[in-house]
Amino acid sequence: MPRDPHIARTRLRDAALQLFAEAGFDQTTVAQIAARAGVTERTFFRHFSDKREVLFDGQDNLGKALSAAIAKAPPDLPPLAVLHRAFGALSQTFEDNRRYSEPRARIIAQNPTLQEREAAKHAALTAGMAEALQRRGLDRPRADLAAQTAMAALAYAFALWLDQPAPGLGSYLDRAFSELGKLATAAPSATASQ
Amino acid sequence: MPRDPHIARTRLRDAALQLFAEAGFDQTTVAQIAARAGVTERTFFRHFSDKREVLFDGQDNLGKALSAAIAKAPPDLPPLAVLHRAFGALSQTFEDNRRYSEPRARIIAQNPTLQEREAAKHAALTAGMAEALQRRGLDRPRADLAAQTAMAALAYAFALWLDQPAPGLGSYLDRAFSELGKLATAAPSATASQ
DNA sequence: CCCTTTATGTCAGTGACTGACATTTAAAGG
DNA sequence: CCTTTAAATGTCAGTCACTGACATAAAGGG
Repeated sequence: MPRDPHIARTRLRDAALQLFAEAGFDQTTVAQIAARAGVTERTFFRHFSDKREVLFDGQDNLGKALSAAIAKAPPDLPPLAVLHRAFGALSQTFEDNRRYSEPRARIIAQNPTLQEREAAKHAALTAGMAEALQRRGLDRPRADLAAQTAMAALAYAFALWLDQPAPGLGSYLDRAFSELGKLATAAPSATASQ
Repeated sequence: MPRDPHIARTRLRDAALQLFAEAGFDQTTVAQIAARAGVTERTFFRHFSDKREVLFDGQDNLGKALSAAIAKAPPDLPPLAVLHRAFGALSQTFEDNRRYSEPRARIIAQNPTLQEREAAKHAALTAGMAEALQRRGLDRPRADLAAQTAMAALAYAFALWLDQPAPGLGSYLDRAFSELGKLATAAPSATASQ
């Protein structure tokens, strides 16, 4: 058997984070990342499909965990409540990874193409959640709407938590979903057209 | 004064759409687009910041129109109703551009990097809407939530309308916002955490 | 010790994108 | 009608992300 790929992958991730933080994303070249990690440029692209992807490693696992949590929820729970609980179940994981989330967020905030990738990741996560909801029997349009709405609440809570970790991500989630309910019930019957 | 830049820009847009439809996005080179448009590769990049951007020309105008429509809405209207009306006000513009929206959607659906760009554009549009809502006096978190929720409804309506134009985009919008209200009111008080 | 599997190295090549500088267009001023 | 001028385009060299093909090296099993 060959050497452990996990080693190179981790070294590449760390090297990239360092260099991005030091010099910025655009000013850092893949060759530099590979050099600091002690591997070749080609190896970088074997582990990450492109230069940006190194900042989003592990997002797939998150999606799978969310789908699992959604599947495990009580069958009669309404969609938004299901997603609220699924997020809550993963909040500890988020708390544990805060050390990486913070510098990562700073780097992403400074580069449009990275924000683009993040938007895409969010969309993929949302699609996965919608699928999981459909497996519970919800029809597709409602599943999509619920997933996107819940994702908005998560992003809201996450931003507040990044800025101020004090009450914990769970509390912020509770608050976000509560706001959501108020917003929607305050909206009048939709009859405006034009 | 120099020659009209609008000519080259339009020719580039058309050439790109044709080539993308014929051979696919990845298989089409910027040099080919420029050649068919009768200009140089360099000129392409003077009009569009990158290869993908040529498919999203005019999105800025859309954002500005939305912001204007939001500003003009009655002051006491609840946030989601404001956005619903703003979408309705632009539905005719969407109807007029259906000829381009359809092939464009087919091309985007076949390429992940284009879907990424579209997700980013949606995010930018959403941010603009949130800003416009804040100018009406709404606080930022609520504005963000409302904008993202409304955007979900728009995407939902737009997809249905692309698939089947019959009742008109306005009708689909009414339906989407109506579904939204049901979803949220069906969600129980948010007390689940873990 | 050989053999197999898999990760990595090497290398050549394509194509997106940029900066610097030259050239052209079309309108305005004399 | 000619000159001037600003904006648009052309030319060219160069960097860098990313890929395919093939060679090499590191375990681990027999």
